[in-house]
Amino acid sequence: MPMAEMAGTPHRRPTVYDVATDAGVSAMSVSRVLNGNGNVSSQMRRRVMRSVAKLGYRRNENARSLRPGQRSGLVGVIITNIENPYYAQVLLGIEDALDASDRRIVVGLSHGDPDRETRLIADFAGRQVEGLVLVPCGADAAETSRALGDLPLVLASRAHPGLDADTVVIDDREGSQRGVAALLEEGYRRIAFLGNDEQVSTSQRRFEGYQQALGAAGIAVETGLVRRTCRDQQSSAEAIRGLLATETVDAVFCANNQVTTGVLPELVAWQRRHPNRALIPVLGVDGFRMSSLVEHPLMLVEHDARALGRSAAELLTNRLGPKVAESAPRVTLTLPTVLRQEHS
Amino acid sequence: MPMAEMAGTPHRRPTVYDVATDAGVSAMSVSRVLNGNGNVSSQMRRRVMRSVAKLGYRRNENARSLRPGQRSGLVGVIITNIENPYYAQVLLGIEDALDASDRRIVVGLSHGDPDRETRLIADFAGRQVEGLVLVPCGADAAETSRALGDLPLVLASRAHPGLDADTVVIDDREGSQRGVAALLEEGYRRIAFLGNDEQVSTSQRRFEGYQQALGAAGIAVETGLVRRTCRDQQSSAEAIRGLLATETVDAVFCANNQVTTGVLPELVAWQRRHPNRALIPVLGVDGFRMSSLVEHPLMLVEHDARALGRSAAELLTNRLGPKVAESAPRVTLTLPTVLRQEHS
DNA sequence: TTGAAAGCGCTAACAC
DNA sequence: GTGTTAGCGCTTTCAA
Repeated sequence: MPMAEMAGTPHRRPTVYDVATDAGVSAMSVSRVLNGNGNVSSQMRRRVMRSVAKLGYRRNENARSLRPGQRSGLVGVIITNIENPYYAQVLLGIEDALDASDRRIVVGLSHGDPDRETRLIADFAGRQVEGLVLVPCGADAAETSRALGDLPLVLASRAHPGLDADTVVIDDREGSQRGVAALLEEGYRRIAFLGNDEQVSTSQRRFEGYQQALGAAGIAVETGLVRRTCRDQQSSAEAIRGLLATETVDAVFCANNQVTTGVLPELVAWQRRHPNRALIPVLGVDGFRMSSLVEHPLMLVEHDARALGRSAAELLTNRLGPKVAESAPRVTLTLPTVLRQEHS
Repeated sequence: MPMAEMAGTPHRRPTVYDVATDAGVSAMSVSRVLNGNGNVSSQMRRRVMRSVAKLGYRRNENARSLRPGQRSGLVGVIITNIENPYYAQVLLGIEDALDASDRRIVVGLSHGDPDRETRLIADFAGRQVEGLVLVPCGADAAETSRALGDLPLVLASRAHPGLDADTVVIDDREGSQRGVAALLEEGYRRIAFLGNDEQVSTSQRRFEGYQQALGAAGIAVETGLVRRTCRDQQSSAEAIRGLLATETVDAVFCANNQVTTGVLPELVAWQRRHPNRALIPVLGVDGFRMSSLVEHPLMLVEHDARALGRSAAELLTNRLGPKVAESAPRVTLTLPTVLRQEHS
């Protein structure tokens, strides 16, 4: 049984010196054994390991990373909202990729609050994270840079023009365009857009895809059919209610899965109340669990959130590695989307 | 512009000493100003803060926590699978509660692998986390204890009999019982159980609820109707396929949302292929997004995953606080469930 | 191959 | 109110 568990022992965890004393060697030898690099006799190794096990010793990674040149093995990840399974997937991908270099993740949730985001960045920097993966929520670039200092940064899912950082995004403009074009081909004309405001770059790109598809079909964007107030499921539900009450709608384009999942129940309920109106199909960006159970016409612009997280983490570890100069040109990865007819 | 950003500056972050030199004071004064406790003249405060801003100084939390008695401000959270929105909610609750004491989260995903869980615990301990919230996945209690050392532990969602730790669980045995009883009252007799094996305590309790409800109705558990091989959506889908192929089933009890979401599409598809069979209602434990869109008879035993996370974190911060003795008796919180008819 | 000393950044304890 | 000293746990010199 490790000493630490013995009753009455005062609460001080064993240090290299405790191990050294117990093994009758120097602290330095303990360090060498534990790191596996230096030349150590196999006999020394055995003695030290025995004491390590006996005392229940564990290296203090914080003290270790105090020495210059030592890595903390910690990476900060700031996402907006983990409730959204999309970001959970991103996190999963990040974890996946970082595990390869044996780094751990400190998570922060900005909840979409730029001030909170900035505070988290500063906090993480103080905790000596080696770098940061950020899903930005619209904080001022200058403030973000200040909080970052010299921390390597990778932006995931959303770009930020003002920030000089590696970025992974999906080609949602193109995906949106293809999706809307598909609706147009099926004969739908009055296609509504439901999304977040222009600040959110993803929403903006998806709106552009919408515009371009309409433009290519010679249709002007009708402002009455555009609602850019959808911040979550709640506001999306309100938006579709308002839309259905005031406009004639042929089809609905939902710019993200929060919007889709907010809109669908409302829309389905509305159609039940108006059984002789034609079905209003939904085009959504991002998949969601159980989408296959939806009985309403639904088409999805999907992509691999996990791969996005993985790519972001890989960009970061590259940047952290010895090979890439800190000043190497920034990279932007654009991942493709897939259009899928979920239900028709 | 902070010095650190100036071109050509060698990459050493400013320390208290740099700030002290710049401000013409001692390092101790800088420390005092930054901590806000000690008596410092307002003039000193101003001078220091000016230099801090000028140099872009940020306290090194790792070095700080090296001093005895200083907290690292880090809490480890190990969950099995973040893809499951249920655990994402738990994490959200934990983050919520920890934010109040300005602590951050290091996350680890065990992916249901006990060895990995043990390694993560040891890793986190080495990183000086103050405590741990763990969703255990069945690792040996002795090994877990060894890895933990003297780290305060809170178990969330699943109990672990061998571990001496505060625990938050939900009353899923009782909830399951009520749910199954409700099915029995509606006249269903051959009710299948789909869940994980006995190792997983939640699954076990839910199975007990199933047993008790059947027992109270004078019905014996039929082993042919019990499948305890459901580890994820995939295996759950396989289980229901096998069940439908070999048994007559009146209703299905799914012991968690992975099972429910794995079973539902299969079941719905099967019923479409057998239109003259009676509808087989599903009773599931845990809610899931979009459940309201399911058109299949569905009843859910739900609870507040976020509250569970919050409670777990609160138990931990209590244990960490100065008020509670380390040896204070362990607490087990049992949160209630709600039975909800989602679709009939 | 092993050990001794020095220092990473910070702050508690003790001067003044 | 402010400064000096020492040491938290570890590892990089450098010496043996």
